[in-house]
Amino acid sequence: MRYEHKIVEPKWQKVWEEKGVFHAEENSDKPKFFGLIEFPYPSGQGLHVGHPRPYTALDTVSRKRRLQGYNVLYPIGWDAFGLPTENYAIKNHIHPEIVTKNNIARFKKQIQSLGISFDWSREIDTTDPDYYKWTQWIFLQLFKKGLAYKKEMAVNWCTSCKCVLANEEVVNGVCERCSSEVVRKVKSQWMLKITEYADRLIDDLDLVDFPERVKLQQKNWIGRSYGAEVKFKTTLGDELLIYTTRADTLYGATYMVISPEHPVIEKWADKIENIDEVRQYQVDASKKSDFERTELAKDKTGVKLCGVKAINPVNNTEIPIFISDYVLISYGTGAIMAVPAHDTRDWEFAKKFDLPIIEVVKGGNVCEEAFTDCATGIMVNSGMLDGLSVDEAKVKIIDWLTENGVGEKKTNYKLRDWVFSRQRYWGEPIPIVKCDDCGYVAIPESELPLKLPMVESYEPTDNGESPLANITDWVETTCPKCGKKAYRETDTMPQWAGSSWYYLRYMDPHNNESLASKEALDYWNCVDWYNGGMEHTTLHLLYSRFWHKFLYDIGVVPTKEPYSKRTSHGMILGENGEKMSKSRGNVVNPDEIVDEYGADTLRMYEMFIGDFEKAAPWSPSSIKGCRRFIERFYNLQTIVINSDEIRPELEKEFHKTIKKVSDDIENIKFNTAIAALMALINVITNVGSITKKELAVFAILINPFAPHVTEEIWDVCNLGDGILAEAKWPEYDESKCVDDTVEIVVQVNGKIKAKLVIPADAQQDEAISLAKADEKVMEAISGMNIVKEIYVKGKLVNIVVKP
RNA sequence: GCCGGUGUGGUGGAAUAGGCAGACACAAGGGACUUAAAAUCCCUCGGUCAUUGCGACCGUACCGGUUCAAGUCCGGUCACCGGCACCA
Repeated sequence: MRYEHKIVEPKWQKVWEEKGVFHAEENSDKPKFFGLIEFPYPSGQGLHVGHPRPYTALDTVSRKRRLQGYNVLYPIGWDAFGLPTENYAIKNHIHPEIVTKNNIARFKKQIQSLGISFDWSREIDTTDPDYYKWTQWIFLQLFKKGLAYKKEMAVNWCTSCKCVLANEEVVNGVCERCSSEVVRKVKSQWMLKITEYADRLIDDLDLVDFPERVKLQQKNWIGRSYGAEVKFKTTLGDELLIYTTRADTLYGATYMVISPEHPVIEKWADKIENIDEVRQYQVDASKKSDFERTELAKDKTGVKLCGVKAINPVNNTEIPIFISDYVLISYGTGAIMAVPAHDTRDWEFAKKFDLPIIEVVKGGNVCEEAFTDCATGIMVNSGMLDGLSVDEAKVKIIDWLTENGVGEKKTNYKLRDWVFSRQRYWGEPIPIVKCDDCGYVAIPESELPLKLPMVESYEPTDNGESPLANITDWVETTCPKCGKKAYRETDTMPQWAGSSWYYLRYMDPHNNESLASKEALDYWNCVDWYNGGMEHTTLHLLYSRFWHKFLYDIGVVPTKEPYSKRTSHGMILGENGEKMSKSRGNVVNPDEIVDEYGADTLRMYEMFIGDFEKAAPWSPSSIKGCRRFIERFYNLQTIVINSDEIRPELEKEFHKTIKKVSDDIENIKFNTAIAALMALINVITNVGSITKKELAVFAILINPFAPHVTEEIWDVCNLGDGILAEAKWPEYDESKCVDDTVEIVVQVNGKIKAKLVIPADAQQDEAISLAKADEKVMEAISGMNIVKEIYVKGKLVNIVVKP
């Protein structure tokens, strides 16, 4: 009997939709579960088979939760602002709004064919003014609290397109589209002070259940380090402030390096003897990204500033000053003291420029390489620090620096403030007005949403302003404060803005008074389980934690953290093991799979394909195994016997499977959960029959993975009114999951000699004497001295012997 | 370069907290059924050697270590993947 997926699946999808069975309840006394997947960017390419992996995974969890009696919120929406849509619009002269609408319609149809239990009544779209009204509102709150500010920042500037490029659009220093030279150009940008939250973003990781690798990556990204700022006088009078985590090595500083962008260079311009050479170096450095500058670290470059020296405060030694691009203006003070004996990059630079290397921590061979081990070294050649350990020296030197007013303790972060401006059209307008008298002024909240105006062309302007800059009657306005003529901000927000708070909107998506009602925020509290890609760990995940903490501080949300649990899925790769992409021609469209095998097979295969957390290549033949399983399950209806009990001979098998599937779903081990279900069907097939009760339990276990076929069999076998309406996730009895006897392995000196079936609760003496009674074992130990006997309950006996 | 991760049969993968490596599938080969094919069912399936049968040795990227016992822990090497702040 064939499972006619093309008839059965749409039938049940229609039933679910008509009954609204997946709508989260408003006023429920059930426990709540809020499951979240990263909402998709509706690209022009449509869905590929990678998309359904996380959707199906949390659908499985959500469906299981419903069967366990939870009020489940499992929503979806569209993260629809963004560069590709805008570029497509420019190229094809179609308004991005229309492109977005079409893409969303296509995505929605595709996702709906998979039978994911999303609550479509709560669908959101970041480009909808009723949504971005609240994105703008949050920005205004940040602005009012002083967390949004303007700063001069370098951007990528294509000299030919005359527009700002995303880093991704810059390939090997040239524009991806026109291959012209890309330079760094300074622009005034809106910034958000995420650094103000750096400590809390690290410390509050203790409150959440995230994978350790995610926590580590976020901590390293924030990069908190404890060190000191030290003032160096110079021979030109001005002081230079450096940051170091190794103040203990101050006596080993033999030169100083400042970033090519350091402002002191301009100040000294007429006193630097080789200023032309310095200027040329600055120009060269401006063409490189931070990434390139640190990547090319192997071959150090730099220029010595002739005519000025720095004075080391601990011993008044004069040391040369260099500019070099391995020092970044964005980290610390943009200036470092170089201690070649104890820092790898400084060591390489010193070798290249033939600078002295003074050992101040004993323990390595500084002629050969930098000695960077802090744990074992003892201070030498360091005056007052001699004989101390590195840790002792750090404390003592910072005390000394503080007492003498030449330095102080300082905590630093690698994390930089968030560049929030984009010179683009397809984003949320920044709701700020610039007035000559009042400066930057927030527009009144009553005027939100500040809608994106219609424009003729979405191309950025010649001078790098956003396309909005050309709409004079939109730009020119009046100052909300003084009423005089003022100008609107024409930059828009980055795509991260809308995705930084979207999970809150799902709680109350149609609210016009606030981003969500207090009741909804209190009831849904925070996301219980958020699944997303590892690639979002340091940007989206961190940005949204930042916004949530801010909203907590101003009393909008009741929790410190937005997501209590986070998991990550691996990518689905193309058949050739490479990332799926249009250009590689290895994209698999789920529509074709649904058409040929059905949604249940696709879902089952997505979950069976491998370890959920790891990447896995798509295999067009492996999917057949999942179709066969569905088919075999469907055909159980031909061997049903009318009984409402689980037969004793199958009881243990059922309890074990219930336990395995229940645990594995919670532990994101979907592949082994399905393997257990396949093993159970093999047992049932061998038995040759299945009772109604057994079939019902089996169907409920499979339902979260394959909801259509299980509904169908529930219906055709008259198991009840419907799985969703009445079924409950089955309980298991721990005592029925363990066997009375176990097979153990008997080793002699670690080599397997025999396998024995013994009582599961056998004690050591009993197990060992049973083992020794085995013929092979006897042979192996005869004439030998027994050195040790090991018994691991339920696993093995190992007898260690010597001649 | 820096940060995080991964590496197991022909393939995807499994192996709870150091205890039988290869569960569950896919592919392949053989057989049954069939006029035939598809579908379905049964058998074999890490390598080498050996064999009528019993078996023996090797094997989890590579090199080394800890341990009665290592895919799992430790040190080092190599390869690949993700991120590096304006792709999302």
